[in-house]
Amino acid sequence: MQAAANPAAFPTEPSPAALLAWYDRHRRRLPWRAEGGARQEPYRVFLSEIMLQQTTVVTVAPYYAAFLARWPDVAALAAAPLEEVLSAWAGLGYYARARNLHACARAVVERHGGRFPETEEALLALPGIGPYTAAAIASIAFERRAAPVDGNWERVVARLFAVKAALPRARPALRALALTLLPPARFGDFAQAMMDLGATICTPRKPACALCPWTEACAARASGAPERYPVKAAKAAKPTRRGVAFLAVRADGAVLVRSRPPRGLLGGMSEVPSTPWEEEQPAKPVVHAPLRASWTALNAPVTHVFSHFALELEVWRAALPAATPAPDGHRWVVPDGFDAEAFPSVMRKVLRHAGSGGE
DNA sequence: AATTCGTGGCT
DNA sequence: TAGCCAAGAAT
Repeated sequence: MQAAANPAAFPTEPSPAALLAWYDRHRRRLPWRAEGGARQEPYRVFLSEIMLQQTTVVTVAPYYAAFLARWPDVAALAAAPLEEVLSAWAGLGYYARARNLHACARAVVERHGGRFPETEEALLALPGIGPYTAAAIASIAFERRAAPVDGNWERVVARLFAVKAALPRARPALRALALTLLPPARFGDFAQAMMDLGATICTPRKPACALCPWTEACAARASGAPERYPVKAAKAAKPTRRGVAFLAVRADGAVLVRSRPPRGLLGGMSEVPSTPWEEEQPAKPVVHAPLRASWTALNAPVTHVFSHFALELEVWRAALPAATPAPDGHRWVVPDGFDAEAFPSVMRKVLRHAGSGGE
């Protein structure tokens, strides 16, 4: 191997400096990043990191811009009603993030006088901020020594050291290895360099090893099959749940809507009333209807895939007189009001499906 | 420790 | 197409 013949030119250990040098040339310009090596405002790091949890850069970008324009600082977000935050978050998924984002903004105002704490420990105590996000804010916003180990870090580290233990059990070991990589300074840049490396070079499939600053130090690369890392445990199968949604449409076009319970699946979000969603369709769906009406089933069910189950939702529609009052816990919403509602994607499918006359 | 919790894009 | 994947946290 050339590495053995010339260890100075082909280091066998990953050097933090090499990655930082690569980052200085190739770092991505993203809406939530400061320019020219400046520190980013903690609120912007916080907002982006919460949104980016399990969510792609492309998906987050418009939501980040909208939130920042509407709530430019943590005090503004803390002062907003939760319903408005949920409505602005609608479509982004994992809605506990929006509830916790709001709770966290209020906690920062109430407990910390409107300024984010700077240590991982204090950040970790805030709602919605876990080990990753605490380390991300500490390193990127405050230049603290911290390792925000996300999926990118895990993949890079698993490949560098050819870790054969499977995720998620291997997570503590991967974190320990990650800590050995930290540079003596530039912690924020290093954190983002690891993410950029994972996102653009050390990708899940077809990694671009020829372009990697650590290619000579990578055990997975040496094995000839870097894409086999990280090893992952098999995932559980997704069951299908079924239900019936009741689309009551008033003569003026208003649709009958309610809010879901404040926690759990789609917690606090708006929905068309429906039966419970279970693996067995309820024998008599109509007993769950929000009001007496002549229900007509649309031809095809709405299908939607959640994180841990698939849903087949039949839509039953009924026309109601304009004067029909809303039952307790329900409200009528005209189409012009849909955008202000916190409809998750599955409910937008239901409304669109019916609106296009799918019977 | 294992589950719960969304969505859209890509292969 | 059916599965895989994306800057995880809470319980």
